Amino acid sequence: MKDGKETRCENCIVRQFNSLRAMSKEELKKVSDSKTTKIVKKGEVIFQEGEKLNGVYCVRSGVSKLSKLSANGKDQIVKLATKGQVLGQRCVISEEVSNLSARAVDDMEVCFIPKDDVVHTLNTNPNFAVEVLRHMAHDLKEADDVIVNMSQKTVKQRVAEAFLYMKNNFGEDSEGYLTLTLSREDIASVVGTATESCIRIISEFKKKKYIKTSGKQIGILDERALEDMIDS
Amino acid sequence: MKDGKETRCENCIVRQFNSLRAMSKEELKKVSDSKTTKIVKKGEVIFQEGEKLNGVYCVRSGVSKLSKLSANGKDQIVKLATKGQVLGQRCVISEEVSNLSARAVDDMEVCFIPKDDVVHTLNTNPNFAVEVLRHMAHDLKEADDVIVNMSQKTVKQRVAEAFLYMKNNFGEDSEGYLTLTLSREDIASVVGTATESCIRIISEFKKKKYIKTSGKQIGILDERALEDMIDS
DNA sequence: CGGTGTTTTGACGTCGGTCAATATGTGTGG
DNA sequence: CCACACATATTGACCGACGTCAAAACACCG
Repeated sequence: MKDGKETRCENCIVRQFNSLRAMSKEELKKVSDSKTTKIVKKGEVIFQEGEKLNGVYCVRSGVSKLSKLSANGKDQIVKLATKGQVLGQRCVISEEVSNLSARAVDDMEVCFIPKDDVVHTLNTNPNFAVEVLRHMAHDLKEADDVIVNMSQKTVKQRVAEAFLYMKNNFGEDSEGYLTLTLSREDIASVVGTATESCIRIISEFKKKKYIKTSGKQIGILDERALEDMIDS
Repeated sequence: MKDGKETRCENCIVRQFNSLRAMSKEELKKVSDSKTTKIVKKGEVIFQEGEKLNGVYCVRSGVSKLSKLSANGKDQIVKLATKGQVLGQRCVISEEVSNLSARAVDDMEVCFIPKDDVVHTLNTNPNFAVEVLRHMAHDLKEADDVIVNMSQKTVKQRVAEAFLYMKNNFGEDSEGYLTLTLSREDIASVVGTATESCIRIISEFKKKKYIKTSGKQIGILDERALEDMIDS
């Protein structure tokens, strides 16, 4: 499993998207030697809230939902991670247990990189540390935006936003349906609302021809209308 | 302004609380020489959303609210920063404009540290970079919690949480009133609700003897009742 | 085919936002 | 120290958004 061109981090395209690109050739080699590649099937758990992580997970393909269980028993999806994203960095850096669960939405391929490699590189290669810092600063900014959206926007606006987000970050197929297919429950969980409320809004959008549906699939018809709706 | 024991970073107690403690003696000296101390009066702005920052602000005393304007024109307070916290790190790291505004809730004393010093140290001292990273990881975790709270908890629960947060992070005076005094509008803005809704809940808590009030001042009487309320 | 899980729709009640009126401060200058 | 203007706090009334419960329509599978 450790040979073959495409399983070497040095040659992995995915690396271009994340902080690993700031690693030196030597560091990458070391990581590549100690990493393991894992297939995660749709619905399977990568790690759980409260778990201690011994490394980070670099997503090569597929999509993962990062969620947190709230006191009332509902899952809140905090982030969707895709190709190139690194999961579990926070826990490794702050040496705490994970505050989120990661679960596969699609079939996924992820690389597990042991903690020690990451920590060692952080401590010796400032470029890498700064690169990680930059990514985390970005995440934090996004989190602030989410906080404001959650507290100030209506469910309808948030659903509209979620659809646009899905289109912009995951694209659509040749027939105009979103590439990323989430269950209604998952959509509700991203938006932070009850599944039924979410479904009702979807029907409304459909009736108004803002979107089309086909089974679970959702396609955006009138992007403009959704955008207009978002800014109150 | 650059002399006197207490204005040298090397001797500043506040430093113990933040990432500056990972700086070397030499780095600190340099920072101390180029920093400027500023008095910010209650209500004044430290920096605005959309502004480009040429450095970071280290809080020596007083409290600042970090807020973001939402599309519907309301301010959402994302974080309250106090002694030892460093403001504006994100912008400096990611070289973007600020996504938040910082305004003084109290009279404040802050030190402005030019960007170059911070960036240079980040690039050369891995200890410092990792320390900053650790702080940011912590902030991100807190942000996740806030997201879940905002989407899953009722306004009443969030108000209760806000009071406990204020007690735990800012303390109370000899008469049992919270040290940090926020206007009802600010409290509403932390909680993410309308001022009137917030006030109504405060009256309810008062009637039930969970809290007492005296002008703007709020004192917690039955901490337990508030805690119980929070977990649904 | 029945069984199980997801999507959809209906009905209903409550939470919370908005508008408006009143009270209570709080500061200003006379 | 008072009078006035202006900000903040409080309360009431109203209504729409959203969560909840329940049932029906559909799907997917063995």
